[in-house]
Amino acid sequence: MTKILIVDDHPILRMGMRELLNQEEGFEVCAVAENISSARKAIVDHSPDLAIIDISLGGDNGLDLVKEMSEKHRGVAVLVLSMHDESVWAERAIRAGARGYIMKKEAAESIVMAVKNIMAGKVHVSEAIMAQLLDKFHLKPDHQKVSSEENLTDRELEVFRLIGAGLSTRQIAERMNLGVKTIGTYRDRIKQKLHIKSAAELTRRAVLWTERDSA
Amino acid sequence: MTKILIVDDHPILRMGMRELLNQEEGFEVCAVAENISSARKAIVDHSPDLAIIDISLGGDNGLDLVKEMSEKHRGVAVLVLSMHDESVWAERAIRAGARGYIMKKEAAESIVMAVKNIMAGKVHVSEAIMAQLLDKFHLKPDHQKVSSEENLTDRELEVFRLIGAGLSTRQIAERMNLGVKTIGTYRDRIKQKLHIKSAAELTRRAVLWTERDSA
DNA sequence: CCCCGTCGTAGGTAAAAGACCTACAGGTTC
DNA sequence: GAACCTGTAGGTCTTTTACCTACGACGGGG
Repeated sequence: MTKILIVDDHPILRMGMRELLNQEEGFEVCAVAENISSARKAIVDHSPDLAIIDISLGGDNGLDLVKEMSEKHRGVAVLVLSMHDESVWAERAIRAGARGYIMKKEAAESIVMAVKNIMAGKVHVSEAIMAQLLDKFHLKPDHQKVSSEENLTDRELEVFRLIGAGLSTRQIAERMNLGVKTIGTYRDRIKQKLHIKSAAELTRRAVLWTERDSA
Repeated sequence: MTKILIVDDHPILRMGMRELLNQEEGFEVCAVAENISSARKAIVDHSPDLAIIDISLGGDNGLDLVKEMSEKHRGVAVLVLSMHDESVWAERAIRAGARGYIMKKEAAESIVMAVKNIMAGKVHVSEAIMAQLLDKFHLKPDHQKVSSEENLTDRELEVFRLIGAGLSTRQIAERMNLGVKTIGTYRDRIKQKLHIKSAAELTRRAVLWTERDSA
């Protein structure tokens, strides 16, 4: 019997998860918590095998809980459940020690699947995120160049940052004393490296990155 | 027996709601839908007494559904369920014809309470929002003209959100079934209202806003 | 040394997008 | 009923993109 702890600040969602998992053969939701402190208590009281944690707990930061778990409670596997798009959070979750990441909007079966995978010792993340992670760790052969901000060249990074600050191509060109066309080239190269297809998304990524970087 | 339709794109949440409401005496969840079109179908097939609608359905815009309901299906009361903070959305929801607004993070009892209130003919919104609405009706101090996202119109806000999600003008037009030019107009108006001068900054503001709002 | 790859820089061209205006039908407001 | 506000869109003219090509400098590997 796999004992599961659910940590989420949305009552309805907790209910849905409990329902979903209890129906499943071999799973038992042994406790639910709506914040970090009651989660801590639940862990010592019930010693679950798996904790499903929402990383955007109102107030507290779920990532901290994830980190704490993988440091202090090695035996409890963590599956992160989030309403946010994986592109932004999944990697951070895994780095914090989670064994899986799923989005709340995924189908019920995917969630059950994720739990099963994790209990079977696997790491459960989407293909895309897995690729991203492997890239970062350079475990991936020379298949494709890494898709991360870190291997932009100096100039590219500088342009990327200015885009993130909300400057237009022209303003960047002025700021850097370069031709507008040159900035265009950098933008193209950045998009290639980060696998971005449109200007709108480029700006989005840049804004997100600068924010996160400075936060 | 009060027949209830649930419209939400999160499977787990649907499950939780169903569970919660079915347990309640006198309520019956007669159908669930995950998007606008299946919601439409469910309405004619089951003629529910109440529809609980998530206004941020991935893809479609829930507010449109709310409007449609209060125009075409007067008999179906609408309770809006949202994961976003009420300050921005509640007023719009009520204006669009909803009879109540609750946030997903509210306690199970509050939700049941909201449903009961609405079925008893009342309008269910928080004190704060009620006060806000009354203010708008009575005293209208027009020096409250802050440069804030809150006074964008429904459509403008929708475009703003999609910009924040990294979509291009063209993609937004497709998504909303409108001409590219129309989206252009909305962008212009948003920029005016928020005192933004360039496209780059518009995207930046939008990305930041969507991030903050969903956190 | 020579070759090759990466960087920084930029030009060309065609297709989008942006900036700024005008318009107009329906509501709502004074 | 005149004045607004909203949603929708068309017209121009200017910038930006998207996608390619180019080319000198520099750094290693053979």
